[in-house]
Amino acid sequence: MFELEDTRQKLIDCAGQIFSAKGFEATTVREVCQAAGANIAAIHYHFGDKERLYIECVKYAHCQQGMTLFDWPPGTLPQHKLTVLVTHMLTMMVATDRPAWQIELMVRELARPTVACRALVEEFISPVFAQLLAIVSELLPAETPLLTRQQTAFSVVAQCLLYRYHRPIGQLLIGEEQFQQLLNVDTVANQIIAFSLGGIRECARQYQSSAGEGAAS
Amino acid sequence: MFELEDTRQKLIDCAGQIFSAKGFEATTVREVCQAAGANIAAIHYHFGDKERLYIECVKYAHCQQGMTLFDWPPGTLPQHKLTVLVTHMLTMMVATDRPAWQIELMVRELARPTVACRALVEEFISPVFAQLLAIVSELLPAETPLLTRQQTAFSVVAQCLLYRYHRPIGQLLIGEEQFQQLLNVDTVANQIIAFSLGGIRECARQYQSSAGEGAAS
DNA sequence: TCTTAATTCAATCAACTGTTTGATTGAAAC
DNA sequence: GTTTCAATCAAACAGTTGATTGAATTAAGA
Repeated sequence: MFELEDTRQKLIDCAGQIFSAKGFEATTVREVCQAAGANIAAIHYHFGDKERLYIECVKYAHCQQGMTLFDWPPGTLPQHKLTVLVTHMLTMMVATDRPAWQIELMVRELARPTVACRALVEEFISPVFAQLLAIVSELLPAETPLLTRQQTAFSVVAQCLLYRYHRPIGQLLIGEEQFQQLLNVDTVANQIIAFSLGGIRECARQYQSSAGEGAAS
Repeated sequence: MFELEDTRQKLIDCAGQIFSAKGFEATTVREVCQAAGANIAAIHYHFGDKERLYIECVKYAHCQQGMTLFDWPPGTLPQHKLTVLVTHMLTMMVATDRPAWQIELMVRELARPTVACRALVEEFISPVFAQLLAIVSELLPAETPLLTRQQTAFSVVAQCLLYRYHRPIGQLLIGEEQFQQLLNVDTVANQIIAFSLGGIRECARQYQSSAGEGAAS
C-alpha cells in the first residue's frame, strides 16, 4: 500500500539522477526502471509517460531546493544584504554535498529550456533576482535607468552562475585541482562580493552627476 | 565530381544547424539527410557514422569562427586592452547575424561537454582566457596570488557568457523586448567594462598593502 | 567507346525506443 | 468468503533508430 510512495519516489530519484547526467533524450525508461528496481510499466502507471516523469523530476528538484526570501530589519546596510544574498546563492549552486542531481537537473533545464523552464524561472529564479535587483538599486543612484540596474544585477549573478554552469571549462582552463579550490564558498563569495561592490560603485559613478549619494561603502 | 564538396558541406551545414537546435541525441540522421537533400547512406559514406559527423560539425564551427590574438603595441593601457577584448568577446557571442548555429553548437558543447570539448577549449577558449588573464594581471598588484587573478578573470568572462548562455532566462526575467536591448554590443560592453574596471580596482585594493600601484584608471 | 572510380540511391537490417496490454498479486472493505 | 482495487509483472506492441548492403548512376580518363 505505502509502496506507492516508495516506488514512485524511487522512480523520481533514479530518473532525476539519470536525466541530470544524460539529458532527456539520451535517457531510456528501461534504464530508469532498472535503476529503480521497478517494472517498465511503472512509469506509465505512476506518471503517464516519460515526459511527465521528467517534469515531475524537475518540479521535485526545485521544490526540495530551499529558496529563502530574506526579511531584512530596517536599516540593514545594502552591502551586508548583498553579502548574505551572494553567499546564499553560491551555497546553493556550489553545494556538492547532498542531492547533486537536483541542482544539476535545474542547471540543465536552464541551459536548454524545455516545458518545465518557465515555471522554474518564475517560482525559483525570479524571486532571487527581484531581491538582488532591489539591493542593487539601493546601491545605485536613484536616477539610474531600470535597464542599467538590471544589467548590474546580471553582472552579479553571472559571476555566481559561472561556477556552476561552466565548471568543466573552468577545470580545463586552470586545472582541476586549482579549480577545486574555487569551490570553497567563502573564498569565491569574498571575491565576488568585493568585485561586485567595486563594479557597482563604478556604475554608480556614471549616474551621479552632482551629489555623491547611493555609492557603495 | 565536385558534388563531393557540395553534398559533404551541405551535410555539415544542415547537421550543424539541427544538432545546435536539438542536441546530438535528439537529432536523427534521416532528418539531417532530408534537410540536406541527400540520401541516408551519404552520412556513412562521407563521415562513417553519426558521431563523426557531429565532431566534424563542431570542428568546422569553431574553425570558421575567427579567433584573433591581439598584438598590442608596447605601452598600450591595460584599460584599453580590456575594452577591446571584452568588446571582441561580446561581438563573437552576441552576434546573431551570420552562421548562428556555429556559435550555438559551441555553446552547447561547452555547456554539456562531449568528446569535442577538450579540443574546443584548448584551441579556442584558452587563448582568449590567457589574454584576459594577462590584462587583469597588469591591473592588479604584482603580489596578487595566481588564484585571485584567475578568479578576477572569471568574473569578467562570466558577465560576457551570461548574455549567450542564459538568454532564455534573461528573457523570462526582464521581458523579451527589454532583454533585446541588452543584445546591443556597445551598450552591454560599456556596462561590463565599467563594472569590471571597478571590480578589479576593488580587488586590487585588497592586495596593495603599502604602495598604491597597479589599480585601474 | 570502354573502363574505372566516385557518388548516390532504394531497400533492408537488427536493435532499441516509449508505450500498452492482460494477467497476477496482496491487502484492505464489505 | 467474496469483492474491490491499487500495484506490479512479463510480454509484446508498433514505430523509429543508426547502420549497411548492393545495385544504379554519374563523370572523367584512355
